[in-house]
Amino acid sequence: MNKRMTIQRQIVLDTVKALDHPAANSVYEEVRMKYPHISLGTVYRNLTSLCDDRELLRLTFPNSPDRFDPNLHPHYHLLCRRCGGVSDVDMAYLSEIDRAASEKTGLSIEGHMVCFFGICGQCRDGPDAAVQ
Amino acid sequence: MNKRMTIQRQIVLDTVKALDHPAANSVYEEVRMKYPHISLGTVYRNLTSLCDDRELLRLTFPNSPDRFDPNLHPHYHLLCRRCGGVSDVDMAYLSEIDRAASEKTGLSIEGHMVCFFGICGQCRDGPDAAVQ
DNA sequence: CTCTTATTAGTAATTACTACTATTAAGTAT
DNA sequence: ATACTTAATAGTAGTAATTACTAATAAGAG
Repeated sequence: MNKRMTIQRQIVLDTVKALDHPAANSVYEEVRMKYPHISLGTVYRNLTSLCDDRELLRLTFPNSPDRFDPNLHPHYHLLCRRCGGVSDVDMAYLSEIDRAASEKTGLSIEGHMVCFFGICGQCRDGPDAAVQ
Repeated sequence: MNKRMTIQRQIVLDTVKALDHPAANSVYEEVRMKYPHISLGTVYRNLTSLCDDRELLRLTFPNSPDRFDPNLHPHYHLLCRRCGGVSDVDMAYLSEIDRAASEKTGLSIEGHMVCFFGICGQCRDGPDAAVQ
């Protein structure tokens, strides 16, 4: 039951690191540039495996396929309503709210995620910035 | 382009209110009890339309179909890792973090969502509560 | 009561992802 | 090095959630 370091697994990991919060399909497209006969299933399987092994984080957003993030440090994201892209939000992690919510509600809360909605820097400063 | 109040739309709305954060499929199953020949597409279309008209909120969670919530008051949710269900988390809304994150990052942040992970009350207190 | 067209039921298609299976190759043991 | 075990792959098929299409229906205005 030992895990094997395959070329495919390494390329998938490197590609997630090279891209910016890519979805599985973007990883697949990019990987195929260097390794054309890779299978889409192999990309999905390795992404899931890398998440299981805590080498990647899986990010879920409304109306969007899952994204993958090599930054394991707890942090939050912005989903851009114009381009649909994901950016890091560099603010302090709200490490106290799990305990606060647990105590307030009596529920067993183990973690949380925050997703911000708005316009990303690229869209705000880009060529069509005036188009709101 | 006026909107029409159809029986289907009314039943879909009533059913979301009667259930607890249902997914589209649960709404469909429940609606069919009273209105057997309704189409799944009609349920999906009305759910989306009701969200567009601010009569419902659409909730997105990792590894889970979208849920619908008639409670329009801003609030947070817990996704139970045991049963997969969604519960309300009755804690204060963090209305200040949008502005805080905007100022810190310079991004245009318009809103946010928080999803807590853990074990819901029913699972913790239920018959299999001891199973971790 | 008629007319316009939004909405529906039913079906087909799409998107994102998972499962299956024969073949390949990673890593261990000879 | 070479053989061996089996995890992982490529390729394909299948599934879940959701959207799109179209002829028929019915909501609501006139």
